[in-house]
Amino acid sequence: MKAGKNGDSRTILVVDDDPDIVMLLRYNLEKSGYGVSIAVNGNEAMDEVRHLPDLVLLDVMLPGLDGWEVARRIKTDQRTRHIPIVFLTAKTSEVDEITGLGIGAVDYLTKPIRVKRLLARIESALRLADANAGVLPMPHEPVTIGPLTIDVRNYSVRVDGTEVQFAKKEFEILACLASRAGQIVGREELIRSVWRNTIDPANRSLDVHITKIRQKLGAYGNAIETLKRVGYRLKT
Amino acid sequence: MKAGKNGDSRTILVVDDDPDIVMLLRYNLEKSGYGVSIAVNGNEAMDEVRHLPDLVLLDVMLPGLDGWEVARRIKTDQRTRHIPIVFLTAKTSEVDEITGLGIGAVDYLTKPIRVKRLLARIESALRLADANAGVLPMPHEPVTIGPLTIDVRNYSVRVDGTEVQFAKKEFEILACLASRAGQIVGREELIRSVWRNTIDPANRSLDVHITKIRQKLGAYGNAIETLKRVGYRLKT
DNA sequence: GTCCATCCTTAACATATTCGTAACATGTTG
DNA sequence: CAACATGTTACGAATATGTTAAGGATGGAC
Repeated sequence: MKAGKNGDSRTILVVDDDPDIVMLLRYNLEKSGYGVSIAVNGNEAMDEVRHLPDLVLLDVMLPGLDGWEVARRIKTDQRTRHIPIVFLTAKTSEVDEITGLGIGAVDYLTKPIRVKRLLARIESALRLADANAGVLPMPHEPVTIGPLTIDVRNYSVRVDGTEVQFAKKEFEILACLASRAGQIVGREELIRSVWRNTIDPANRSLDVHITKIRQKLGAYGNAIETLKRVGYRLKT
Repeated sequence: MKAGKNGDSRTILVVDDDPDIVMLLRYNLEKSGYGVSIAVNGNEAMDEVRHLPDLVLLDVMLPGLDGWEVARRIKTDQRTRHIPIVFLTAKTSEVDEITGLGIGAVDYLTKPIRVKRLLARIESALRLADANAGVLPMPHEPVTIGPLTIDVRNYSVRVDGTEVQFAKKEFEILACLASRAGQIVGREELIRSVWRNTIDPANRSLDVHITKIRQKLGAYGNAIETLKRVGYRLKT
């Protein structure tokens, strides 16, 4: 059951078997600019999850697979484990301070649904997910730029199809440049991303690594442009 | 009151003041291969929790500290908050309170106890906790990678069709690598997955095991690549 | 219980690679 | 050209991993 509208907005998968709640959520989420897809039971949810929504809003009580099981499966699958899950639970008399519980990207909300609160939580969860993703520009898919293929998942670089060995730092620098291919990556920014603030920006180590990377790229070494006093750019 | 047996299986802390229920749970859990420790009231439970069980099965009605308070304390303590809690309750009226209590690591079951359901929930809760902790899932199905076949169900490894004996840790390491064949598995991640955070990341035991595994793989020992400062990768 | 085999960890040493620094070279900007 | 930023090369300390041996722990057999 699809209901996305999308442009480049975020898609939220709503999993609930109560039609009233589904309509309520859909209406409000779409009004807020999210794409929405719907599943009314656990199995449908698993189908929809394959389309990689940006977030899952998940009722605990479900016919068939229950919410726990759906969550478990999402978190166990390499391809979907990064997707933040916000649980919806039945009405409760008391919720204190379980906020410490939110392991990873999991949050929860209690019914009845307060729309404003819901939207705030969703936004917060998405931001957190973004921030986690930004720790290292980690496109889960391999990135191909001309003759270059960079796969963060296995730390591999291929030039014209042949794998070239990159040391860790070299690889991370190249991955940072690749994550913004065609754009300038500031020197400071690069250093911050790779060394995590543990090194002073005047350090020459970056230059040395850049040289090594260019060597390893062989004929394509000049794909990394220097912009003096600014940074580097990986040509597309 | 201790009742654990083998050192490697998961340990479950059972907290209930009814001897019949305790015996029933202990029998069935041990039969399923879990280690079991017992507490008959809230204070004993807090003592036992210090030994870091993998899961707590917690009756709501307890003499002394009640189940809510025990759960609250477990979830408030940095060292124990990751431990999943499964509540046992007789009254359905309490169910609402439980669901509001905390998500991610908490589940509940109503009495009378259905053993099969109980075991399923426990397994589900443990897996979810693992996923949240970043532990790699072991493949249920036999996995074949080139000349290698790895079957988790009977802990068997076959190389070119002939079975090779692997010790438990060796096997688990190989299985983790196989679960992400072709991809890099971070050293830390590997250690987390196999030792479940009971070992410090600087430990050299992993290296020793890797050597042994390579030996046992014979001609295919080099299928396990080392990426210095990153991790290992099983070539496909 | 004792004995024995196996598994796991630790220790110690060997080897390999990475990464940062220094030093000098080159190029660019004003 | 002066000042500065970056390119390049070489070297070595720090670090990571490979490898082997030894001892502790565990569990089974008797």
